[in-house]
Amino acid sequence: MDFSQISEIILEQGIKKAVKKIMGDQSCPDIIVGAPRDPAHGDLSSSIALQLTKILKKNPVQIAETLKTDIIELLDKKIPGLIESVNVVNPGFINFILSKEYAYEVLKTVEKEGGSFGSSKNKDHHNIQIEFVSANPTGPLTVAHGRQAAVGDALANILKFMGNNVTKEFYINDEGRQINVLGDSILYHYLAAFGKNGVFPEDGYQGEYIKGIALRIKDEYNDKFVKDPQSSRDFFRKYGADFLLNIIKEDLKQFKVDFDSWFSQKNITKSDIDKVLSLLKEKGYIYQQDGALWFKSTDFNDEKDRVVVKSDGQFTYFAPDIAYHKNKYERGFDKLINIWGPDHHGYIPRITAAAQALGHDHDAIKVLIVQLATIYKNGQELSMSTRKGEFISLKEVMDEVGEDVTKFCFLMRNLDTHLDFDLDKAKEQSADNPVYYIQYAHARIWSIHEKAGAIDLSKADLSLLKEEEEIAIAKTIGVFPKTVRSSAEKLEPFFVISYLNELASKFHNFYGKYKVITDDNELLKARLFLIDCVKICLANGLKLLGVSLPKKM
RNA sequence: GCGCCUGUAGCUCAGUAGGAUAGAGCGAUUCCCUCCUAAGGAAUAGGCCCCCCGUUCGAUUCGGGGCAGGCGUACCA
Repeated sequence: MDFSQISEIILEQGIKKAVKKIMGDQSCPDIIVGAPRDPAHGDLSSSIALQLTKILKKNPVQIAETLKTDIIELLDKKIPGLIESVNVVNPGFINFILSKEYAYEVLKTVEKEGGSFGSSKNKDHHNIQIEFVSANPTGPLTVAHGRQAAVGDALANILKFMGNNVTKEFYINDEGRQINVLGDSILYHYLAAFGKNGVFPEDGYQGEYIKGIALRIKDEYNDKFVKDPQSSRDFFRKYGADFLLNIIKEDLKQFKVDFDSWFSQKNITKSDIDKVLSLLKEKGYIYQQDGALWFKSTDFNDEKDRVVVKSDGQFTYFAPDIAYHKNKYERGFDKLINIWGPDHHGYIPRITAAAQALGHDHDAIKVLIVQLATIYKNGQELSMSTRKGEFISLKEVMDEVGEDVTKFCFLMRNLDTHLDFDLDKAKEQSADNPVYYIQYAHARIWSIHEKAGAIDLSKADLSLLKEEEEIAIAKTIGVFPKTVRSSAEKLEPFFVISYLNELASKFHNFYGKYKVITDDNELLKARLFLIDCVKICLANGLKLLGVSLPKKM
């Protein structure tokens, strides 16, 4: 049960009735009850009286006082005991303090629901496909992919927790120009290993790993391809792409991000593309100009129309992508989420337009842009280019600071802020890393549990929890379901992190001030019950983020 | 030129339904282990919320115009 939501709804309804009593049939603004920024102002607060001053032409404090009387009366009838007090404060806020009984109810719920606490049995759940990383198999995963992987995985967890069906998909771009360049780059190094001068492709891949792949081929096949390198190009392409895709899979495995589906570009055939183009043509969204075929994306707010078939008869990259997205909808997904890097943001109106042209709702596709992470090493910003082979791989970061820290660092900022990732700091001062703060709270709770031994908590008397800090912790736990819900709505995993930090902070504060293990056996039980709830909440939250939770540190 | 993102403490960032004295971590300065893990707690210092105009009873938040940084702007993928 989601107490935070219930209390708000009840308050909003209560206020609405009270407002109606004053206003009669006049239209009134939406009533919003939310947690005030400063917790000293109460658990929930409404500024409705301030909003009504202009309409009623009355002093806001006066209005608030009138409302207060009516609200108290209504609440007492509906949910006796939930609200401890209602206060009117200058310049006219109405503040509510939830009762201790409310806090105890929260704790009982957490203990009962355990691992599912905070989840939702949403009735109008969706069939969601979330596509992310989808890196070309032309090199190991970079830090940019890493952030996308962490975000996509966490979002998938959160959306599942909210009752949706979620499928995680990796789209494999294993054909096309990039792969040709990759194959030729490897071929060049292969020939060089035999002292032959090949042609290094323009824009070829320069990373050391390319040479490594060439040497592997040399070891496995010796000089088999030296005589006729031209007819071996396909082999080098396929070998390189397969090899690198495997590396990508291993990187993701180490990062503990798994996919439900690996979808190869090859599954989209030429006839699929032809079909979708003729479908769009029937609908009037395709026209010919300058020898090329154009998609009228301007009909759907794109800034210009886009070419789908070039004048030389070749498809642009966009054409198979339309077919791919049609394929996604055909597989029964009613909501698509794509996670891309900022270099693709110009592509959003185009793909959204295509989805709409195919008859889908504007909201049935959502593209999230995850901003880059700038890596600092030795105090210097590192430039990122897969082509030049100058990049920090995800694996490098994981090996240096660990998977959990890496994931956490990627998630701890808003998606749309550029993230600074200081390798030296994460490495050398790993103890100062924020993820440890939360993990440490969890470890401390385990430690107390161990020391206390096995105690039956089923008859714990929660009313012994009287300290301000204890009630504050319980109330904070009560906000968890709401936090996850808004995290899912806004598609921002960061909300969960920020919440967990707050809860951990409240726990550490309590830990420093009070002892759980005391001679008072009844109090011990009550406090064990409380910290058990903290533990459940931390565990549920970190699980959503895909970060592990140690019992000992 | 146009589009997207960003601009809040020395640094990295919260503040995503317009509200009350603008917050956290790191860094700095103090305290706190006879005590369930000090990877912690308590406290102090540190701010023209980039600038200007507008909407509003009220703007860090919304709108317009600037300035600065990053990215994008192909019949590339």
